[in-house]
Amino acid sequence: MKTNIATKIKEYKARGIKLTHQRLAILEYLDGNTSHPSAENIYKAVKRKFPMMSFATVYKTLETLRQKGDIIELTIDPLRRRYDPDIKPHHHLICIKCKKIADIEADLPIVIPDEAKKEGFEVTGNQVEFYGICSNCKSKENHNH
Amino acid sequence: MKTNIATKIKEYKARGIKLTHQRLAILEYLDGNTSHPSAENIYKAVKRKFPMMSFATVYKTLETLRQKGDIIELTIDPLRRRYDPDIKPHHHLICIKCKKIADIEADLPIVIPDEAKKEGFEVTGNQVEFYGICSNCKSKENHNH
DNA sequence: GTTACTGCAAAGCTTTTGCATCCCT
DNA sequence: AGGGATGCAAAAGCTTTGCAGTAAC
Repeated sequence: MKTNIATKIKEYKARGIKLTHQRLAILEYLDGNTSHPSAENIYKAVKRKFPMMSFATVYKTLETLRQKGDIIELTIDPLRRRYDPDIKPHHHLICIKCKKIADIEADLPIVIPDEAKKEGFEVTGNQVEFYGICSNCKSKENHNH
Repeated sequence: MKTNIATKIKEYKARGIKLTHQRLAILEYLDGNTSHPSAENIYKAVKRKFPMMSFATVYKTLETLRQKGDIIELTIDPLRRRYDPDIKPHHHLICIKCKKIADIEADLPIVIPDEAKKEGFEVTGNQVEFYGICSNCKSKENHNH
């Protein structure tokens, strides 16, 4: 869901964070984005609007946004880090064929296992990854048979 | 749980996989290992026994083992890949303070969300990450108050 | 005018690769 | 003996960092 960028700008100013064109372009690209982009995806997309944009700025901005709690870093891709502007706890469907990652917004009833309690581990959150085959890859499979 | 290395050797030979000293050392180190070691962890540990061991061999062996289905690659650490000889589906407790990762062997009752069915996504597996604070870090916290 | 951000290039890590040599089978 | 594995070093990705110049406030 897209949020109002103007609102975001006010919030940032109130927090003493400078809003440069580059940052606004990154914020705009990420706003409501459910594609779990990597730093490179973001860099390429934003460079179209701001050809002077550098990779370092992308990384530094992502780190700033992460520290502010505006985005989360996903560790679901073994090759690179991906970013998600959806900071609400949510789960993922990962296609083992095409590697596409989709969100699951549903609030799943996750049971905290006895092992955690036994070990004195205080669970504060959870994240489920569902592996499988997306409808797209499934129909491709059928074509080959 | 440790498996019989001798049995593994027979299996490997039967599959036409050469068993070098290096591979045996890696297999031995991984057998029953629940520390989710990175390639570097493995390299350092095995180098103690085989000082001639190279990093490339570690990576190549890990890739071979992964292809054979003897280990799984974990994507739960944003900084590096980690490996797990426990190929049974299982879940993880991740301490957000010390980053330690513990296994949960329990079979959790995971509900396949309606969103997956709606999208025609065929779920074949799942993996839950529980985030929180381990007992060790919790007691340290209390000391500081 | 300050302060913080940008862009560049260099460096730092992790992982992969090419190739000559070695050693399991 | 043959073929795959090893070790080295170089390269390839991804990410971070230092610093001078620049833009936001």
